[in-house]
Amino acid sequence: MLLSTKGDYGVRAMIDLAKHEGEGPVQRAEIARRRQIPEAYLDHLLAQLRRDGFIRSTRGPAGGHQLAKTPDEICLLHLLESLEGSLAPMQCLENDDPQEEAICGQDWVWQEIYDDMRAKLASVSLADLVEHEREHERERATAARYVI
Amino acid sequence: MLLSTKGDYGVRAMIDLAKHEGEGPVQRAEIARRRQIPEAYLDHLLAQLRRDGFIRSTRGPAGGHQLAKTPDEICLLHLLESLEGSLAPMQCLENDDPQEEAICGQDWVWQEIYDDMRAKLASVSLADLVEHEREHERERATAARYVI
DNA sequence: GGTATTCTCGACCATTCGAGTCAACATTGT
DNA sequence: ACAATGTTGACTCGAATGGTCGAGAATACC
Ligand code: FES
Ligand code: FES
Repeated sequence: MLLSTKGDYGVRAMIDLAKHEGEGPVQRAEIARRRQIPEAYLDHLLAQLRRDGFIRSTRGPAGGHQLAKTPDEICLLHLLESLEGSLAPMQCLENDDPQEEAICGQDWVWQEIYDDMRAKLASVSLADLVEHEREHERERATAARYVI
Repeated sequence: MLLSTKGDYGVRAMIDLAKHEGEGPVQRAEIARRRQIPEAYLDHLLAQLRRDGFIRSTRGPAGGHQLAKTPDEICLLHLLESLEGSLAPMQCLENDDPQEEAICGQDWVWQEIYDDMRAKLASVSLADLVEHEREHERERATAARYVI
């Protein structure tokens, strides 16, 4: 498994924040409920996202979390790298730790896959994710109408 | 990390076998030495590869392991899936375990990445890996000649 | 038949990582 | 003052990783 729950949950949370942009701070509890994330665990993810400047948090009553940038300025690659640390599919690609070629001989394949993956992740913004989700909702709504 | 040492070591071993195809059985100890794999650990990987029909093994003096198919009939995808079990980058892609779309909303990105990855892995055969390695060796030999 | 060589299989083990939980504390609106 | 909310670090518990080990089985060779 390349991604742990951190990446998944963290992105879910960011999608939620993006969806409620401009409505003031969103509380931890709300995010956790809507996105099915253990509340106490979500804390750590939000902390990480704050450290890396993706969100701002305010304490006290009516406090909560909100995006620190606009959704189209945030790409999936940076988000996930913040949450997961590194997305390298193999140890040896983590930094540049080139093995003796004679010993392994498959690094090049994984380097290509890694590059493609990063490119794709970099091309998807939080705004895209929200847009996709909204579209999905519309589809479901239409389908429901047909059933009725 | 998507791949554990199993995948890496296992593929290394297969490359080694492919490189010495037609020279009779290759011993565990030789593979382990050349490819820097703990000998006792390699056992388990070879066992798995045998179970899935990639290699044949013979016991007794002058025994060892050899490919059960030609190198161009073996692709990286099948190899790694045998060694690692599943290459799904996220839990939810492991089978078809579709989450409520409203909860997560990013599955589609990873589905695309997963598909691309599998396609690429399926397109690389053991023969390709050996060819790449040989080419690398030739380059190094040429470079060495210049130094002299 | 005996012995050396090699693979085979399962049990065992240590360490790390994943996924949380919890409690104490800081901040702020009313 | 007090209640709501976020912040932090310590802690836990189970699973996965990355091995090791030893008994046994097959086989070539003398
Ligand atoms: S050491 Fe990098 S792929 Fe094997
Ligand atoms: S549940 Fe599949 S990506 Fe979040």
